[in-house]
Amino acid sequence: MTIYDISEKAGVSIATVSRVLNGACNVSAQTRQKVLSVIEACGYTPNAFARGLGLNSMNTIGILCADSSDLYQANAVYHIERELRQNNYNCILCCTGYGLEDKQKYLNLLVNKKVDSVILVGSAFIADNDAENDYIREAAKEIPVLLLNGDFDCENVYCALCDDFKSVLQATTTLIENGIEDILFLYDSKTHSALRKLSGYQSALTQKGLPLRAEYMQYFPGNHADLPSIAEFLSAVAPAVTYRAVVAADDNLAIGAVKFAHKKGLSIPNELSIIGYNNSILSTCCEPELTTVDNRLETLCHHIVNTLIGILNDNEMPQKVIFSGELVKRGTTF
Amino acid sequence: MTIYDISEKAGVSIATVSRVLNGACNVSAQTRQKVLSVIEACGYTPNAFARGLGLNSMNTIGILCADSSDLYQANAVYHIERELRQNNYNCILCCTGYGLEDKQKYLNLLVNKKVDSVILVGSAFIADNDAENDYIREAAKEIPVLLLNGDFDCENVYCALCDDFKSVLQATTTLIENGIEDILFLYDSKTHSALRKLSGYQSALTQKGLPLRAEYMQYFPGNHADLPSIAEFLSAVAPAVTYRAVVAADDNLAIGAVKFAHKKGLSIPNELSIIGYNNSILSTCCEPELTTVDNRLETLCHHIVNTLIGILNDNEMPQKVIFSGELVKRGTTF
DNA sequence: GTGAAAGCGCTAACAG
DNA sequence: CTGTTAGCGCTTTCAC
Repeated sequence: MTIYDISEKAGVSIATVSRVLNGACNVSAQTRQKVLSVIEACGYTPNAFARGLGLNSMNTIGILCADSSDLYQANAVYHIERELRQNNYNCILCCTGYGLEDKQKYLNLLVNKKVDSVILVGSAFIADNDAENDYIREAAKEIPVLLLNGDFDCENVYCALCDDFKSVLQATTTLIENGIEDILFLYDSKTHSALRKLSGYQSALTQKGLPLRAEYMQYFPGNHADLPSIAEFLSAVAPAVTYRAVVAADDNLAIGAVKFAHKKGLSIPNELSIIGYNNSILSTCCEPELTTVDNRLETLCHHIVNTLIGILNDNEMPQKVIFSGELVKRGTTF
Repeated sequence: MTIYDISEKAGVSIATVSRVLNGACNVSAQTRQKVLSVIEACGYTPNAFARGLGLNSMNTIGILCADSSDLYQANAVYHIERELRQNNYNCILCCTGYGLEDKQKYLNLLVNKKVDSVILVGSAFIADNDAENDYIREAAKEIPVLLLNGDFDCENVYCALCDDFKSVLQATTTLIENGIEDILFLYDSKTHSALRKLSGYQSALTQKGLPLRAEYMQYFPGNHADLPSIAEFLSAVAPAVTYRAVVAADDNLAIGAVKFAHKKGLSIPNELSIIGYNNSILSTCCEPELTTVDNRLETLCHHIVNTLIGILNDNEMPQKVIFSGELVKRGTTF
């Protein structure tokens, strides 16, 4: 069933059918009606590939994320997909893992698949070593590249991010102002975003005249989905460093701290205060529930899709937008 | 940059270029080399739409799920996407929500987008009222439909599922054999899968000669991502029914039960035993950690993609495969 | 308001 | 082993 069949049955040319299909105005109401009824009767739907070939677009956006089973990324994908679909775009999802080569490979793949644009989810796609960002520059020459929670200055690249520095600065400051000075910062990746959080922690201490001590900034090298192993990690570092609070770079790590406290019989928040990050579902699953930073994921997703639609409609759009996180107080802090 | 440009620069015909591109064997090593070097030099990549139009395929699989932010579905999407990509397929993700009309609409949309096949994730796509499954039958006339954890008998539909009935039967039986007779079954959806779990619970009681009591089978009508509300729900039903164990249809609900126990000061598992379902990350985030049913998600995903690849290569494949779940004992039971 | 016809870039059957 | 050519199904000028 092609446009030719329809045109024949309706007694018009294929051009007219095409016009009806695309809602062009220069078709008489009568002809339109006739064509529509034939289309309806035949249950005809246009071939998407042929359409794509002619228009050089299939209304498809690529979503790249390192690991869609990660809570943060999964939620981001969810919100982005939903918003895109509401705007009549589909999305192709591609999980790359964290290796540079794979990220490159799959970004390329999407560009070659002729997606209209790509959204890179999470800060893992931007490297500190700028040479490793060339693959993004290349892609941006072809199509708009949108970064969710990534910061990168480049033509045709647009960023939406949460101010991780400020959020952690505030969270840490809150603890200090509650009289807690020995604060452990726990992180598990060295992305730009993670390092910004670390900076926030450091600035808070410095602003309050407290010393920066390397052993109070612990990098957890394991898999943050393995919650018990985080607790074990903390147990291992415990003898060397004594602290009364943990500021974690994500909720998973914070849960690990909660588990650690349980194991050691430490009372939360009396003996140990804990602050997580992301306000994910994990933050309400433990006892007491996590105080955590809400980093506005849904807002960011909404914004980034809006930006994308704007770009695709040739509107002028801001290259970078920054939102502020918010500390959600629950049971692991005073 | 098209195949014509390449053919011209390489001094061969477009057919030859096409052959080289597709790895056909009937090209002399010399010609192939020349063509490849021109392609390389020009950085040429074939146009995917034109390819799709000719072959009527873009090596793309549609994934439909109701809610990709749900832990189970998110993990399923992750595993499926990864396996597909390893087999050189891309996937288009589409989250439908739980309404019939939207499920229909988006399945149609994917079929019209000419995906090579669709995978429906989760049991939400099959309704008990068989008339509501017609949209799947329609789709199956066009392309193979794969069901992850869905049970549906129809030509060109393939299922991979975990035996939820047996898993819950076993879990419940274990409790009874530990001397616990007052067991609450908690569920939050009425999909086929959920009802199979309910059956499993009922059979366990019946087999042990225990009575079935309606008030011991509680349907939680809220959003299972809202953990605190599950605990509240349990508090609300508590005065009417006394129980010493909860068997939950997913880990979220089980976490709700853990929270409830904390609120009431019940000791786990002494005064309240709890069994979850899915072996998700939630099962290790609480204290004590959840005893839960591992329903073999990764295995199912692996299997379903294998089946799909088989079908697409015209191999004969089994229409239905059933795996058994496994009870993972942790701290919420003896 | 409508139709004819020229692409879009590739694949594959056929001929040599 | 290589080239010619006819599609694939649609969009879009350009005439009428």
